[in-house]
Amino acid sequence: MEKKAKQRRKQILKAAFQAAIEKGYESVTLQDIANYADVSKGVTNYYFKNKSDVFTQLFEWLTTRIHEKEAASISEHETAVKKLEAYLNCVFSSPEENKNFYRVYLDFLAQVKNNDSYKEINLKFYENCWSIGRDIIHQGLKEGIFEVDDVEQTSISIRCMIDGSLIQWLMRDDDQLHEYYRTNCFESILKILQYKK
Amino acid sequence: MEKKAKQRRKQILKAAFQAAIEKGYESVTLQDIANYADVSKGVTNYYFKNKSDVFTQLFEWLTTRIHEKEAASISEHETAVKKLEAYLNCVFSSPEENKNFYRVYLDFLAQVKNNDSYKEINLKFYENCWSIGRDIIHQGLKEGIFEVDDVEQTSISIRCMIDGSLIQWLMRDDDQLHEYYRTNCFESILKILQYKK
DNA sequence: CATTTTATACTGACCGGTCAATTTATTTTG
DNA sequence: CAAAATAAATTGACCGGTCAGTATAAAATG
Repeated sequence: MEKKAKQRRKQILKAAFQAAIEKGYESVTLQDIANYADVSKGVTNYYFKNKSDVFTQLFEWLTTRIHEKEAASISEHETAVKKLEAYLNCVFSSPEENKNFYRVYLDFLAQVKNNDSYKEINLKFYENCWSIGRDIIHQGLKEGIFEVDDVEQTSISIRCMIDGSLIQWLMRDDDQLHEYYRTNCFESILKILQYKK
Repeated sequence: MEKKAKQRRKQILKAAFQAAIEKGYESVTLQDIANYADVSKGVTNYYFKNKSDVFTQLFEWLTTRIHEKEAASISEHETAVKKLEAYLNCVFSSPEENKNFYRVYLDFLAQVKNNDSYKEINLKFYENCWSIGRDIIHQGLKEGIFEVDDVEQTSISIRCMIDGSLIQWLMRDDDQLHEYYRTNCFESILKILQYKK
């Protein structure tokens, strides 16, 4: 009963995500969500307060899932450079998966200014990102391979570099450049960390 | 005659910009544009093919204007570091002006995936940005203060850093952080350029 | 059979674009 | 140069269509 409801909710969230990928956030209708979820139109309003409630929960779900994935991947490695590499391999997963997540994420970002819930969710996501950055920096400092004045500031810079790279790659919309932007991002971050072998 | 038409078009573009600042790209209606321009609803369709034509021209106008401003500001300085500083002072002008332009710009970016004209306009904008980066790098190399392997790649990284910083600042929506993100961006770029006094 | 869940039909609000009518500007003409 | 004719610009009512949300009916569940 309760379990089935949870399942339905996830099914609808996934449908909303798929619809957003293919139609773009703003033009997704309740009918689209129903179609992608293979249910009738009324169902969405039965399980969610309204459309914006669906998207708020979708945004939260997506950012949480991404962070968990990244954190898990990083914890599998020991050295700072390996961790950073794992981080970027998550962020730049595959061109397809990447495009899907990041296009929708960008749609959400564009809405942050009109929606305080989105703002809050994104801030939480940022904090998670910065935390990953900090961990990598601390590890590198312990290894004596990074030279960093201000850990907080540098972890912010890392995320700036990542977001900027992803957006630029996305806007150029060329799968071939995916690898290029990943390594470029990697090398630039190493310079920001003043990495020396 | 022809001049008056041009004036009207600009008036409508400005109104559309103002409407987008305050209401967000997607929710701007023809009526909004008319209200902000202080004309009646039919006027926009008289001077533009349709609504999307208005926004395409607005996007082009905004990005061109920004680049001209930046290029002009940079050419006023001689040394690489001064040029970079001038560049970032343009990019991070004032919190208010910044927010207005960049919020609307972000709206456009989110639409790029659905609109090839936007994609093309943004690519042109990127090329202008990279060109500014290249100029600064070449100047710094001539001065012997930067250490850069690949000029192209580095100019791309500079723009990544700038876009990432602006977006993160925008999302945190705290005017006090404006200065912080500017200097952080500046220092990170200097590290990417491996600047040494 | 009562409660929960799903399907369908409906409503009212809103929006982009059109267009006939009107106003304003420009040109022609006697 | 003034009146008439023409062209350009502006207005706002209106139409077709879409969509979120609701109401109601039907079906499934237990």
